[in-house]
Formats: sequence, structure tokens, C-alpha cells
Amino acid sequence: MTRNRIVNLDEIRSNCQKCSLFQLCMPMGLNDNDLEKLDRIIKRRRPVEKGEYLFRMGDPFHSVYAIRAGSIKIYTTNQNGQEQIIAFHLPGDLVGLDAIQGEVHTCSARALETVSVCEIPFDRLEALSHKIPGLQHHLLKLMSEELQHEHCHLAILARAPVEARLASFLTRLSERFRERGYSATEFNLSMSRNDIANTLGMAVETISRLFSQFQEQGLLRVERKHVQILDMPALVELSNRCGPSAQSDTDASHGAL
Amino acid sequence: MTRNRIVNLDEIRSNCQKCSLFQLCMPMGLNDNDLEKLDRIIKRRRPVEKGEYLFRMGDPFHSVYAIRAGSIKIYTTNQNGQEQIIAFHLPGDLVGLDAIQGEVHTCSARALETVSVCEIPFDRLEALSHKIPGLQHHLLKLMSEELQHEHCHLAILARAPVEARLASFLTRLSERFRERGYSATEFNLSMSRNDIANTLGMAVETISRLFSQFQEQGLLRVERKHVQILDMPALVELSNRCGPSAQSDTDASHGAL
DNA sequence: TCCAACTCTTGATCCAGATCAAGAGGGGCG
DNA sequence: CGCCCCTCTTGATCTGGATCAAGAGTTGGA
Repeated sequence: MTRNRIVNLDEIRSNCQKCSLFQLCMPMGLNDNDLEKLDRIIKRRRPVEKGEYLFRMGDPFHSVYAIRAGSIKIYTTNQNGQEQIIAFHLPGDLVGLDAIQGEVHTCSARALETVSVCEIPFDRLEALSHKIPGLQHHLLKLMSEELQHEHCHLAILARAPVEARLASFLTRLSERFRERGYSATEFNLSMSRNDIANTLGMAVETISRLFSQFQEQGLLRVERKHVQILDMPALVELSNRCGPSAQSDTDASHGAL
Repeated sequence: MTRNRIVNLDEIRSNCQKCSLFQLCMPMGLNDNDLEKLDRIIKRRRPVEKGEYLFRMGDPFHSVYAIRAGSIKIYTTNQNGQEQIIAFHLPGDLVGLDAIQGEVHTCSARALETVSVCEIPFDRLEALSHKIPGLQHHLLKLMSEELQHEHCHLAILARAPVEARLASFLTRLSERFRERGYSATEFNLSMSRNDIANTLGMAVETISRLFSQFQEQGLLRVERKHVQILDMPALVELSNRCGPSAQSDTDASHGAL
């Protein structure tokens, strides 16, 4: 095995040092030595086909996964078998960190298209983070970022009218594509209308109507999965609209202090 | 200062070694030596009065806070000044970890009643976690747990009918009281109806009506802030109810694999 | 190439829960 | 102690978005 002289092209192409996504997934100024240590614990998995699971709710937690290509959805399932999508993940994202507590996955991760991932055994990653300054901080940062995104998601679900929900979804997706070096104004949705509706707490029909409405208003052009954003400022403006009152009692009581 | 011979009673009472909440806030089998190290970096703040801020959205991030007594709400504020409550925190909770990414608080934390906290400078906590095995893991675990709770919160906001929302809120609160050694069936709500409505994405009037309805159904007794749960199983059952369909397209497509 | 099963769109209707309105308690402060 | 302001409750109405219904594309499998 270790002496196999046949060059494994896949492995060469995908090691951390040469991975174009490395700056997204582990952007912490590692030196070559550290990089190699990190690279050494990573398992490359065969591609995960559309519809297959990366892990499922209830699976024991062993690894986190860095998305190398493709996209996935993360969702929970309740007693009645209904799904609630928590998030979509794109290349460069690290997923599975929410299962550290309890050591069991509380979500399922399913490929929306053919997906390539690096599997990172968590115990080894954690051990490594004791040695590599910055890695520990990076993990905390990643989780903190995830919390921040979920806060936004919560706010949207709690208050925003449907137009603002879809507008937020699209602008956020656009921004994520931009961060990854893709076009921010033209992209393909890897998720179905159903999945979008699910994340945003709406009905599919409403999503469909809104896409049509946004198109009529000249905000975007949409054809099936393909989306082209025509008026980003207007879309951002829309995403900031929110349900009328909804104040908690904070402002009223105990003054402005 | 350092030579002050006057014994500071407050400080003696509140050190980690003797803190009854320690097992909640830092339950990782530290030895006395480690404990003392941890204790040494903790600043005791004067009590935070009802309505005062522990930190505010936009404040630079320096510390995390362990709640020692009382309760707080964590919320974001949008452009229009509307608040969205993200979570309530009780004694033993560690708050502020969501601000690691960006080093600025993205939420405000406000006392719902007089609150006592331990302020823990984050850079020192992080440095300590390099030395104390278990502390790093514990921090990751705490954040992972927070993510898990937010996933539940998301699912509730996206799908659950109002009865299930309030029932979930109450059962979760009850469980948290139990974890802290308080009665799981009888407690006082430190937050207003307005705040409850806000977290659950509903109108105050609806909360009020539901409390009345639950009482009529014999599920609980409620008088102003005081709640006594009479039929926990029924309440749990209610909290599991969910909006009718809401399936994403997962089950339909690509088989059951 | 054709069929069957989905996914998406659009229109019509309905209803859960928001909003509007009006008291009724309570609690803090003078 | 009493007043005023707030919070909470309850009732009446209204509406945003869900649900129901039906058809138009699409896709993939045989």
C-alpha cells in the first residue's frame, strides 16, 4: 500500500497544499509543515452522488467534512418524518461541527448534486489543533460564524414577510458565490423550489409566485434553476423589509440605557 | 489594591472551586491546579440590573460571560430597530461565544432581572485552553450545543403551529430548570409575554390566548409570571405537533437510500 | 423515442393567526 | 396611599400566505 509506486492522480490533485478551496476551509496561515500534518489526517472519499447521504441523523459522530465540490443540504427530521432544512453548504464549507456535543449527528447531510468532500476524523483534527496554533481558534471561529448565520435565519423566519425571505435567501447565496470567486449575479440553484420553500418556512407555490413576481418587477431573470440577478440593490432593500411591529418590550421598559 | 487586607466576601463566595454552577459552566474534570488557573482569569462584575446590558450589538468582543444568577435575553436589532430575540439564558450558561468570528458582538445581551455574571476575557480563556486538556473540547461542545438548540428553534419557527411553539418553549424551559436543580413543574417566567411572543415569532395576544387555553385544558396553571405545569406529557405531545405537510422533496426523489 | 413521474407554475379559495380595539389588573413611584 | 403607566387579557375583524386544484414543462428510464 504505502509502497505503491502508481501515482494516485486524485490524491495529488486534492491535497491541501494545492487545493484552491484551502483558503476558505482552513485560512489560518499554516506553514508547509503544519499543512502537511493536516493533509495527512484527511481521508478523501469517493464522490457522493446526488441524493446520497454524507451522514444521517443518529449516525455516530466521527468526522467533519470539507465540501470540495458540489452542494449539500443539512436538515433535521421530526417525529412525523417531516424535514426541516437548516442550511445549504457550498464548496469550502466545513460541515458536521454541530455534532460535537452528544457525539451523534442530529442532522442529516444529503448531496444536492454530485459532491466531493474531504473527510476529517474529528479526534485527529482536535488533537492536531492542540499542536497547531490557529487551528483551534479557526474551529471556534467557524462555529461562531455558523451561529451568526443561524441568528439571521431565525430573524427571517420569525418576522420577515415572504418577499423579504426569498430576497434574503438570494442575496446571501449570491454573496457566497462571490466569496468563492463565482459570479454573484448569475448562478444555478442546486436546490429545488421545494427545498427553498422548506428552509424559508413557506409553501412551494409561494416561492414560485415570488420568482415570477420578482421577474416581472425586473429584479431578476429566472429560468428553472438558472438565476440572473438584475437589480441587486433593490433585492437587498427588499430583504431588509420586515413585518410591521414585532417589537419586544425592551424599548418601552427600563428606558434607553 | 493587591495588598488590600480587607477580605472581599463576594470574591470568596464566588470562586470557581466553590461555585455551585461550576458543573454546568465548566464540567470537565479539572484538577485543583487547573481550576485555580481558570479562576484566576475570571473577573467578577458588579451585578447587572434589570434592563442593563451585558454587551450590545456592535461592541468589540473581549469576553464571554458565565451567568451566575438571574437571566438574560440575547437579541439582534435590524435596520428598523426591531428586535429579534435569539435566546434566553439561565444560570450556568456561557454567553457571547457567537462573537468570536468578527470580534464584534452581533447580538445584545440584556438582563431580565438582576443578574450576576463572571466575565471571562476570551483571549485568556483561549490561551488557557491550549494548556488545559478538555477546556478546548468543552468550548467546542458548548458551541455545538448552542447550534443544536438553534436548529430546534429554526424548525419551530419554520413549521410549528402556535400551540406547539408555546408548548415547546415551556417544556424546554422546564427541562432547563430541572437541569439546574429547580422544579421542572413550577417556576417563574423572567421574561414578559412580549418577549416570549418575539422569540416564537408570534403576537403577544396569541401568547395570552394560548396560556388561557392551556389552562382551560388543564395542561397548566398560570398566573402572571408564575407557571405550574399540570400535564407534562400532554404538553410534550403538543410540542411535537407540527404543521401538516411541509416536506422537502427529499423523500420523493432519489429513493429512500 | 415515448411514457410516467416529478417539478414547477398559476389560479381560486380558505383559515390561522395578526391586527385592531378596549378593558382589567398590577406595580412602581411620588 | 393613590395614581399612572404598563402589561396582560379577551373579543372582533382582517389578511397574508397556505392549501387545494389543475395544467404545463422536464427528465430520466426502458
